Amino acid sequence: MTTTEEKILTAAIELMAEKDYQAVTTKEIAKAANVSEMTLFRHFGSKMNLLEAAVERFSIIVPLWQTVEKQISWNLEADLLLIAQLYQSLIRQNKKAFTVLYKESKHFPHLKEKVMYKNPVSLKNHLVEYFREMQARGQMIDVNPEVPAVGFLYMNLNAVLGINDLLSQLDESEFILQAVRIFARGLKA
Amino acid sequence: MTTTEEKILTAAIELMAEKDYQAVTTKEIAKAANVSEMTLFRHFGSKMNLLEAAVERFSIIVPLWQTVEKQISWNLEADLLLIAQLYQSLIRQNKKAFTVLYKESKHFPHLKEKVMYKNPVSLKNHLVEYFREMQARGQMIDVNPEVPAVGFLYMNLNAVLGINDLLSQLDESEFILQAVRIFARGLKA
DNA sequence: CCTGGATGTTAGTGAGCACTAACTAACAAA
DNA sequence: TTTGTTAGTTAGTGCTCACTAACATCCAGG
Repeated sequence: MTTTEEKILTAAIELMAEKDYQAVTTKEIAKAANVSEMTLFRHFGSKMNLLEAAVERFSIIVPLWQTVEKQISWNLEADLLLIAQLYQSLIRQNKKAFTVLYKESKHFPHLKEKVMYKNPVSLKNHLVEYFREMQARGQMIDVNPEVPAVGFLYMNLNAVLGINDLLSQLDESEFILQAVRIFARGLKA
Repeated sequence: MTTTEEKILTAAIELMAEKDYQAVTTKEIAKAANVSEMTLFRHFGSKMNLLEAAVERFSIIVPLWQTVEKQISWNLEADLLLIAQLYQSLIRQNKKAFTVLYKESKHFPHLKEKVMYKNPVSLKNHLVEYFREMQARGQMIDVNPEVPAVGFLYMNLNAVLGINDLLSQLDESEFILQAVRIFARGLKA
């Protein structure tokens, strides 16, 4: 029991993730949503509006750190693994919106700000704080905590969005596990 | 003293990196290249041809590992730093072509293969070999060498191409230096 | 049964785009 | 001078696309 609007939004984000803004046509979206083109315009007014709504609809912003804080153990490897898993599942949920935004950020400046910027940046800040605390506890080597924070986020981001062909035989969850291990080992005091 | 063709190719890749395939118009490219639109078609026949030529023109494939082999020291941190620096400068050179290919890989399948795939994959394979050798020498912990290889490449890739805003205050070369240090520390036996 | 709101259908408009044709201008080699 | 090459200009063709107008249909609630 999906509403008409939902059907259209879903079709739109799907096609946008595949092609680019200009390449996707309203006719195409309507067809994919099993809806007449008119309906689409009646609901969203313009192609631009529709695509903006679609990206917004599928951009999930989660207060990820709240979950982290509840389960934090102040053990580097365990905590990093937790964060990596939560973050990657978040990215996976947002994958299509991310892909679209990455390609078409010019078209949706304020959405880019909201989804691609705020989300990872606030996570980065929390990570930096966490690393600082770990350093204070003498559990982590002395580095500018921004470096591991950014490096860690990059690795996770690419593990989901990146040129997956590179990973090839590697199982994704296995990759996280081992990568986190190496990371934690490199940071441990 | 750049030839007409060079001027066109440069303008083309520049605009393609900003917008997407459909959004860039031949008129626009011609104007940016200070050339009449006709000239563009006379040289390249079609928009598709032109953009393909542009991406190819600015896709530099370097036998990076030859340089690495000459300077290899079998010291994890030093070697990784060398590789990171070489790889990042390669990415930086290819940045525009990479950006275009990432967005428009559908349009240039064989170029994607050539630039985005072969290059990093061959590098990955060399890295895996290198790690294996280091393990054999007892200088590295026992992990599936694919994991650090892929993770390392991901980090470098994003350090150049990624959401740069994240790095913000961080100096790029400083970031490499420290990140490599952490990585090497995590792998050292 | 009637009415209103959501959807479908059809036909079309106007704009922008890739690409072409036909002709001209500049210039350099023979 | 002649000729070939390279580029510019202008005008235009045909297509696709976002978007609209006008009308038809379906169906639920009163």
